[in-house]
Amino acid sequence: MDNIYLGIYQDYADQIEKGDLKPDTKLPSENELAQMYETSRETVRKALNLLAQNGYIHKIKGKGSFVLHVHKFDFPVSGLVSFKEIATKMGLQWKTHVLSLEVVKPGRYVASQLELSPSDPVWQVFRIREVAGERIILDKDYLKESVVPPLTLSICQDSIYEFLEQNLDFKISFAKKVITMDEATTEDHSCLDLRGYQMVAVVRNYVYLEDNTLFQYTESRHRPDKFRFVDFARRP
Amino acid sequence: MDNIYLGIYQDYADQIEKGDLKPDTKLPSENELAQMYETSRETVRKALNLLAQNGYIHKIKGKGSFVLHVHKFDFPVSGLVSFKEIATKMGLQWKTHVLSLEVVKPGRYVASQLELSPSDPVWQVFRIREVAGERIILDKDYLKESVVPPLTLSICQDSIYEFLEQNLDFKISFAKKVITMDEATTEDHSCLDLRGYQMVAVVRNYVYLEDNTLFQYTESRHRPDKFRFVDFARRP
DNA sequence: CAGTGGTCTAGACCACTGA
DNA sequence: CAGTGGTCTAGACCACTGT
Repeated sequence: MDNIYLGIYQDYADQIEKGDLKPDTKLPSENELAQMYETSRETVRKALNLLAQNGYIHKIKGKGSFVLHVHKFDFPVSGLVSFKEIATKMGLQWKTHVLSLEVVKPGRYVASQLELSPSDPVWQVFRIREVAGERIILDKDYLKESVVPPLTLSICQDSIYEFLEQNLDFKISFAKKVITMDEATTEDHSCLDLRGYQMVAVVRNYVYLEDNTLFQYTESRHRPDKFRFVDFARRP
Repeated sequence: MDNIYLGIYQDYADQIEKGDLKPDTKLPSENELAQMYETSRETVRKALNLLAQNGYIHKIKGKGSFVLHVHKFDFPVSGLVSFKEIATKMGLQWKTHVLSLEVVKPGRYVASQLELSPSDPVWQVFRIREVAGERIILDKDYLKESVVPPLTLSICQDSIYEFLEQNLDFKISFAKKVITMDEATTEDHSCLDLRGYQMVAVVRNYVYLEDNTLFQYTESRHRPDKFRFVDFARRP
């Protein structure tokens, strides 16, 4: 393992996700962990603080660190995760239909969202996510053409994120999500099985690379009864 | 200031929120900050990492730390904030109507949400939030009676959080939010100015104290066109 | 009281950036 | 090359919990 503290973090995150460590279990103390991993206490603390931030454990001064019962089956959860990650983790039957995949000049709205001039081309990918036989989500992705290598149908059918991060070495550093409830468009009605719903849950996702450049804007349009978003927050 | 690193964090968070530090401004290097604050570099790093986590700055190895243009006027934002905090920060005209304030035995649903037996009493507070003359949000709070001191109307009219945290010394450590879109109930229709909308955005909020006990469950029901939730996420 | 986590220090080496 | 942030160490003192 490269990073010691990331190694410790992964060890415990995995054990908690798998259920090997039950909620309310007390973790070894920081000094014990430092000895176990033959490292310093500050390094152990980095790992434990990461676990605490992500909702795996809770630390109490004078007592110790304890496994939380909060994190369990709560996906999709706040953060940077692709549809494939979520669907797979939840064990869903899913399918992706690529509606279109092309390089276009962005409309005024998309250009402004990506902070581009309307003459800069973007990759435009429209996809429908089908879960249990129903078309639930309409994903409209826009990626800066100047940054992204040529995309293919098979990439989009799988996961664009996975392709960019693993095959190429894209370093995605952070993202901003804005969640609203919008009236369904005619496009929504024709692309999704809306079952009479007149509204959709919209997640607008702005993704940034490590050098602080915005490179992707995504609009995810969900059928309302299938939408669910979980946020875990800690006091500063 | 008690904590050095929290002091540094506040200094820069304030400057960025006020706009004294413009986006893309380069912060002093960690070594410079350590000298400026007469502390060690690790302490400075704690402050900068907090700023980065909360979306104020972005750090690039070999280059430095830079102010982000992401955080600005994006409330309500992910995290632990009360309605009063949000409304005040956004400069809104707001009013709170307390519909009811009583100690009751919880129904089966609320009892299960609070992990209580149905015989344990809870404080039940129903409030309507009015913004710009329209009733936009219906807040249904349930607090464990065994934990919370007597509540009064004037407390509920202001902010329960503020009262618990400042006047008493309640230490709120973390919270889990679940956001969904639900069909509007007859209660929603009678309490809110729904303008014909048939759905509401529902935020279910589970609040925990420092000893890891759940003490509050809140259901916030928003008129869809006035609902907006922002999430900022960083890669692990 | 001994044990816990929270903060802090003064060093060290590394990988990365820009000139 | 010097400067940056990322990781790590081996100590230290504190505030808090339980016994």
